[in-house]
Amino acid sequence: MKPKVIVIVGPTASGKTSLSIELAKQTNGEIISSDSMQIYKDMNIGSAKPTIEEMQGIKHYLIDEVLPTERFSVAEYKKRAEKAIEEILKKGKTPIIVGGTGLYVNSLIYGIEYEDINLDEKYREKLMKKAETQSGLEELYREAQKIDELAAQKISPNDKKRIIRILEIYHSTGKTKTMQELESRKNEVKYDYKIYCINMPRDILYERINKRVDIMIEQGLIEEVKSLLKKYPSFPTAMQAIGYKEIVQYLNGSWGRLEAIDKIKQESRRYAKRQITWFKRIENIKWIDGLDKMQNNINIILEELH
RNA sequence: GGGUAGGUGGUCGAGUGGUUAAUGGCACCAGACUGUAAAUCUGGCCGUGAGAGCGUACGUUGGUUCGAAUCCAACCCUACCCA
Repeated sequence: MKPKVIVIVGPTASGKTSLSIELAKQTNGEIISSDSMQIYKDMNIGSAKPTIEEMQGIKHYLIDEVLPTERFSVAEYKKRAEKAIEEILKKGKTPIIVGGTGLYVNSLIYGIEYEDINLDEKYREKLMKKAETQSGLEELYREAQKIDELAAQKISPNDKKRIIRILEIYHSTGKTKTMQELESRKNEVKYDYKIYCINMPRDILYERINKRVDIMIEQGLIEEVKSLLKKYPSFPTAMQAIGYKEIVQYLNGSWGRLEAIDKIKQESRRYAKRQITWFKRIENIKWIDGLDKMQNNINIILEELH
């Protein structure tokens, strides 16, 4: 029998953190984050990272793992997360995956294998530059079609990142994306994932998001961004984070303070919507009501654990 | 009180007699998603209908015209300037 692993997902501000910590306490569990931004050091307030007090002594993995100057990836995430799962299981404890990054969650629950390849940054830059013009992008798309007709068909001719990816994979492995994806799903999934998504009516969720952004500002998000900018020279991916990029706009004078704050709220709401769309597609996912009493939800999860 | 500019769909903003339910952007809704993913991309978006269509819409009322968001008149409102 495969070991059970609990997975808690849900849109931002749905209450994943508090539920998961309480759950960990009741199941002798430890938490593995599946959040693409909480993994970065020094990005605390804006990524809604749990504080030491909030953690209540529950061990958390994959939080504060990498510097904002580093480039992170799903492949790297998958590797580290599985290592953490093993470590927790070895202790006889329950692994609990918690986070809102659907891509990262999928890498685990579908057991996707990523081969070891290095990113050719120069090549990517070259492609990115070319993709800046409409004609350049069209040309890249045509190249992608030649290499991997099927993969190109599935994406839009405007989808820069995915067009580049098709070319990149071929460039560094000689394989097509389609081929690589087929190989990535060969192995059987090693764990028995029990997946739950916290949800609630959209309007209530949006209110919670708005309120949380205000709290982040009160807690000093602006200061946090300032010191980040001072401390690190570059941010290959970390500055994509909602709440950070907007404050940067404010600090460099492009936006007013209120404008930036409203933008953070709006982007967060839109993000939550995309997250929900993602989670709807996960088969075997169980939806739990974020407005219900926490203990009721925990009981639902506990029941399935035995 | 006088002058000027203007009032367009949830919002911003094009459109100045017919091919206009009305370009765009944004919001919103729905969707996609395998190495940057809090990223990137796609579709829908007045109502009704499966659809052709029908109904209702460009401040209000009335007029000109075969035909008006577009022209005219009066009125209401907004912004700025003068008093």
